[in-house]
Amino acid sequence: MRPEERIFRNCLASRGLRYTPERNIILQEAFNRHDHFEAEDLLYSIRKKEKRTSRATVYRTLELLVQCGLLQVVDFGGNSHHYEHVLGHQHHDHLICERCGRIIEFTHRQLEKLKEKVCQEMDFDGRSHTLKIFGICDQCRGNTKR
Amino acid sequence: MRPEERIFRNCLASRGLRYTPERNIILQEAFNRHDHFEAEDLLYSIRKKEKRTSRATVYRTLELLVQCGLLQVVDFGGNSHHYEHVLGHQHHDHLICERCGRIIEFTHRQLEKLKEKVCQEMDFDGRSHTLKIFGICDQCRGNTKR
DNA sequence: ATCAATGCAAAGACTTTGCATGGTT
DNA sequence: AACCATGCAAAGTCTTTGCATTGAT
Repeated sequence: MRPEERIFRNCLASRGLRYTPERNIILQEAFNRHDHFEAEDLLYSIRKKEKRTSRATVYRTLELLVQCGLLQVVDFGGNSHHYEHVLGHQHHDHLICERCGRIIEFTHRQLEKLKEKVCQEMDFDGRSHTLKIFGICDQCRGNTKR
Repeated sequence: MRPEERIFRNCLASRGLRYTPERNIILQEAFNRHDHFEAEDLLYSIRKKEKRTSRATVYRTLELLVQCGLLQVVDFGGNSHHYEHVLGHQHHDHLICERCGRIIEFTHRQLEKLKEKVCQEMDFDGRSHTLKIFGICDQCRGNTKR
């Protein structure tokens, strides 16, 4: 059993909720992709192969997956939520290419330290953070120059 | 004439657009507040006093104000856009209190340097960034302890 | 039996757009 | 005359919710 499945089962069980076939399909599909997907993307890819779910169940299950700590919401400025895996991924931040829309993940050790400092100076109990850098990615710059 | 008005007039004129009474009201109202407001907030406060505008015009004018570099959109995780002043404000980032929703602005000189470093390492042409730190603010911690 | 989950369609929140009207240049 | 701006209501997008049905314990 995949670790995300075990965690999801436990999390649901601990709250008296059930691990249904629909929830299984949504979980599998969410962990098969490795991009930053939207609810509608997921519904679409499920419908293409399994067709065993409804829009409402997708939204409801994504919410559960977030609550169980398996997914998290990331917003990139559009009008819809994007989701990404938490399980098996250390904290990271994002570069967002304004030309092609590509999203690149990165981590930087100094960022944690900087965050601590800011919080200390501002007397704020910081728990999580997101850093997004907008600009133009290497590929797009390459394409432009040619 | 307030600087934001001069800029807005110029920006509109340069594009063959007009500085109308509605646009004036929306500009004034947007620069009278100093919080992170939503389109609906602005419409509401205009309706309370002047009542000379429609929802569509507010949305359309906010878009123009962003294009003219007077406002910028900031998202804090809800489902609606928030706007903040650009003019007269240096770049800053945000602390967001998860308990009371308060938004606190801060700047930190090291952040720029860190951003440069990241971009260099990732071969990314970074143009702007946003750092958001979520947590609990001093006031809320104070309240809890008592 | 009881309680939870699903699917559907309706409702909701926020935003954009088509169009007729009215104002500028 | 040509063009822009407004207001309204309709339409659009993304998401949530009410409710009847179905399924698990």
